Amino acid sequence: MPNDYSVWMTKREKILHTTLELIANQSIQATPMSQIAKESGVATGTIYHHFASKEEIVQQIYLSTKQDFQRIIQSNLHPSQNVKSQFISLWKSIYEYYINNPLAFRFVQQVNYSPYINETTRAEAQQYYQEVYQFFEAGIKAGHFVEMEVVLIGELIHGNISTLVEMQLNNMLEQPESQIQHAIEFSWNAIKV
Amino acid sequence: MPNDYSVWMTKREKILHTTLELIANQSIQATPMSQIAKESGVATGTIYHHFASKEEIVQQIYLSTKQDFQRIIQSNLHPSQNVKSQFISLWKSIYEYYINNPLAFRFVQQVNYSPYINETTRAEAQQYYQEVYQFFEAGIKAGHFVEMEVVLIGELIHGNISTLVEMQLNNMLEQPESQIQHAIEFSWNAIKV
Amino acid sequence: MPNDYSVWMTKREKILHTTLELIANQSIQATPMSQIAKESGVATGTIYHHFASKEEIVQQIYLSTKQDFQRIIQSNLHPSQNVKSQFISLWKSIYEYYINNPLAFRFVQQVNYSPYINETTRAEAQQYYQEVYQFFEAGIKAGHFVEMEVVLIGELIHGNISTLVEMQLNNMLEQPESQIQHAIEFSWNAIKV
Amino acid sequence: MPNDYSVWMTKREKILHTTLELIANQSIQATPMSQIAKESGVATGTIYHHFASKEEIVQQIYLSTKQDFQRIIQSNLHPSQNVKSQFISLWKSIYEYYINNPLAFRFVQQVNYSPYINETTRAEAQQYYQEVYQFFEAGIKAGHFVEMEVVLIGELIHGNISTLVEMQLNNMLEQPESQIQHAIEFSWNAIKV
DNA sequence: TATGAATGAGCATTCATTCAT
DNA sequence: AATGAATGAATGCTCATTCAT
Repeated sequence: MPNDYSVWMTKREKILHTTLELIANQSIQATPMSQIAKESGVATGTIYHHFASKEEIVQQIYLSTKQDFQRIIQSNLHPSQNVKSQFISLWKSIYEYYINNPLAFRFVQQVNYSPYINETTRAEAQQYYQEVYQFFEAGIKAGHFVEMEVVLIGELIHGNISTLVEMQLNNMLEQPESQIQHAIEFSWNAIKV
Repeated sequence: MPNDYSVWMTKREKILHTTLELIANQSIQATPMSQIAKESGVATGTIYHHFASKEEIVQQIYLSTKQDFQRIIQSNLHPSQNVKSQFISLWKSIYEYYINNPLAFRFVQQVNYSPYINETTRAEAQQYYQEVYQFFEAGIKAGHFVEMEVVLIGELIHGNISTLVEMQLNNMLEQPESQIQHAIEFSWNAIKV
Repeated sequence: MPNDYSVWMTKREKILHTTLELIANQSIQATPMSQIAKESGVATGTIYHHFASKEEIVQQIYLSTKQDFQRIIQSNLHPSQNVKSQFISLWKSIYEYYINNPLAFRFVQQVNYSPYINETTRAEAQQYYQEVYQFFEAGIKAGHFVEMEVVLIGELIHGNISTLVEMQLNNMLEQPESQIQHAIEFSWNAIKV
Repeated sequence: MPNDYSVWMTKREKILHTTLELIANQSIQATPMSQIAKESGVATGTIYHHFASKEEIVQQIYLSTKQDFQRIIQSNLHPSQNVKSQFISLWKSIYEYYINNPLAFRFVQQVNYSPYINETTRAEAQQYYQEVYQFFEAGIKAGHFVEMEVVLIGELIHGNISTLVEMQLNNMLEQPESQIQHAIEFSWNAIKV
């Protein structure tokens, strides 16, 4: 059945929206084009009028999710604040983006290392992390953070956040607020000098 | 073509072995029963003689991988040593298990949150972590570790290790030895008091 | 991409021209309306403004090809010349028409006995052969040709020419000029008294 | 509905038989695998158990038709007879093979220059004609036939036969026996010295 | 135990045609 | 006259599973 906001969207948008939802909830392989069509309120042929293949839909969603992600990061790095505040603000904003966009989180987790995302697309997405790396680079030079490869720091911290999101979405956190604080401390202690 | 050690294994073992290999290298969905049969040197019907379904094969592999995992942990917790040594030994042994068994690592990553592993199976696997939780519990009580829920610690540390393995398997580590040391320090600093 | 002479043609002509080209080179079934539209520089809807269906386009091309064919025949029957000269001139002119219009040749070969050409259309096209039949009729009466049903003669001779064209277009003729002479002799000997 | 002799054939044979029938009567493109399955009394999957693709079925039929053809030729070249008798016997036997196997005739006509038959398959089929070429070669050397490339003779004579078969199958021959005699004379006169 | 032929629902994609603008 | 978004039935093919031997 076509979903609620459908009246406001173009068919192209409806297809993207529906596909994100379906893939996030039931995996790519369990999401046939016929279901995307039905739930988008569109004929199968119409999908192929807008996208060359299932793969292309997935890539489009992937890239626009990464763009959203970058926007979050950019608006949460405030160089005027002290380093710890910036770090916490960054950590929380990424966490909250994922929690508020669980579909995007599950979608990216699922699709990230799948053959649906080719090297080119993945590389295109990588550029969005540059600013975070610069933040860590500066922090190390200023003596705030331990000396470590910034990509390594980035992956480890991002892994911490993902762990928390995964636990939260799987209802493994009994007092979320408290445990999030603990996790932030975990990350901060891990890299602070 | 049937793989090398096939002479030594029962058909049941061949099927499990081949399936692990195929799923790790090419994903569950890209691994049809017909291919499992062919590469196991077995007829399709034979597979169904030993296993009720594709799902059951996956579950069997999942559980035996988790058992291997537990064996590693058990043989690497030496209460006589000091806490940091134990922690590092544990961290490294898990890391090395994954690096030496990349098929198992990829398999578990892929299958972990898929519909192939139902709640019952997942719960069954959880018991294998009890000893690690006890290690952290004791460490917190003795004032070595920060006060945090042990499951949270467990997931975060395990996440750190997985991040490193993932990077290593994707050739993202230029000087692996040095970066592994950094990552261990990262994990230790994150929880030490 | 729209083809070269497109500036000089009406959209209707462009569609016919493009369709002939595409069908000759890649078969009817491999020629979707969408491709005809694209290569004609026209919208799909526009095609249906000019033609009722794909079938109608094919029929139009078929009939106009047959008309061209008749024009060739008419201008190559010169009753003043002796019979053998006329025969050779006719044979060569048909051969050359096909060689110079390989698209038309391939198109007709392909479409001739297909369901795209119905009985009515085929009958309509038959009329164009009347003059050739009259030529053979007269030749038989004058004792130049063996006594045979003229339609049979017509089909056999036309078959000879088509065989040569087919061989030429498939590069099966090493010294074309010489072999064409042989083929003409073949046809002439076959019917001369 | 499954056809009549189905009880006597293996599924593989039924599929080949049905496909020949369908393609001969309605063209390859108008013959979906689903129809082949239904009329063979077999599931679609079963077809793919025996053949890799639609193309492979077509190729198998093509090759076995060509083999039948060769068998006919071999059993109708009797070097002890005089040349004209041999020629007529050959001509008639090919003609009769086509008339008695109209499905094979239509099938080959349709498939011969289609992309379903690749160069390799076509070349494989060519070898079957060697004996005919030898017959013409010998006839030329002995002064019975005009000097012409044997492949050219072969194609032209075969074209004559095909023309007759085509006319017969399309009910264009009013007194078939008489016209066949005429056509044989046509072919003989065309090459005799 | 073991085999592998057989099944048929399901999938991604195509394409002639329609129709609102 | 012209456009091109939209349609949906149809296609070739896949694959987990069954079952007679």
